[in-house]
Amino acid sequence: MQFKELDPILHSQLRLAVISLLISVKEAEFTFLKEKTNATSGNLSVQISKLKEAGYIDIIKKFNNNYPQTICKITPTGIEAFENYVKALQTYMNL
Amino acid sequence: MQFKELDPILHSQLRLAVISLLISVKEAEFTFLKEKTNATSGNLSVQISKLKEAGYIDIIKKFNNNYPQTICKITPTGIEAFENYVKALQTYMNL
DNA sequence: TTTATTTTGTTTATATTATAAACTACTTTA
DNA sequence: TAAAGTAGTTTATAATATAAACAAAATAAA
Repeated sequence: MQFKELDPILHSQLRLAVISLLISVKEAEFTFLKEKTNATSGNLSVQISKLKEAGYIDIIKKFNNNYPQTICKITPTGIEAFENYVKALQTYMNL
Repeated sequence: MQFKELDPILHSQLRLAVISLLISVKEAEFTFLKEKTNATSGNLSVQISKLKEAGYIDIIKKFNNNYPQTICKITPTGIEAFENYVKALQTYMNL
């Protein structure tokens, strides 16, 4: 058996949690992600930017009740990357 | 569902690969680990030291045919940590 | 026999990453 | 209108991973 490379974009606790959430809900607000992951705003902001740069999520900025609102959606690329990451991880798991 | 913390000692591709190997073989030489993981010697040396510091493996240094030989063995603590890491990971996997 | 090469690593330096602290900009409430 | 809250971003720092350089002995080659 050979170990597969672990995508460094996803091999990060917070980014993995974000992608995991977005896989199940398809669309989520910044504040929702922040609550679910217990991340700080700064850390979450940085990590979703990296996910966007990688093309794994789209970020849509709106206003809602006069407040800025950041919405995240997973892309097909993101879904594929997550699936590959899970497969790669399994090579380490001795199942 | 809540995401579990990922043990930072194991949330590293190389250290995870080493532990994964040691779970199945119980004992392995430095050179064996190096080949199986495709790591550089320097990186492997650093990472097994960290695993030792964490109490996850024992490192035994001998001589074999006049050459130094470094042997790694997983400890019960290491086995437990690996099992917990796998369980924690599963909270991210949407199975 | 002395120079080069190989083996088996360690140590140190650098580049990358994650994270927290500080800041921005605007809104609501007192 | 001053204070506190919302929703983030930017910047600085700490931690990590990795590679490059080094070491020390063994063997092979000239």
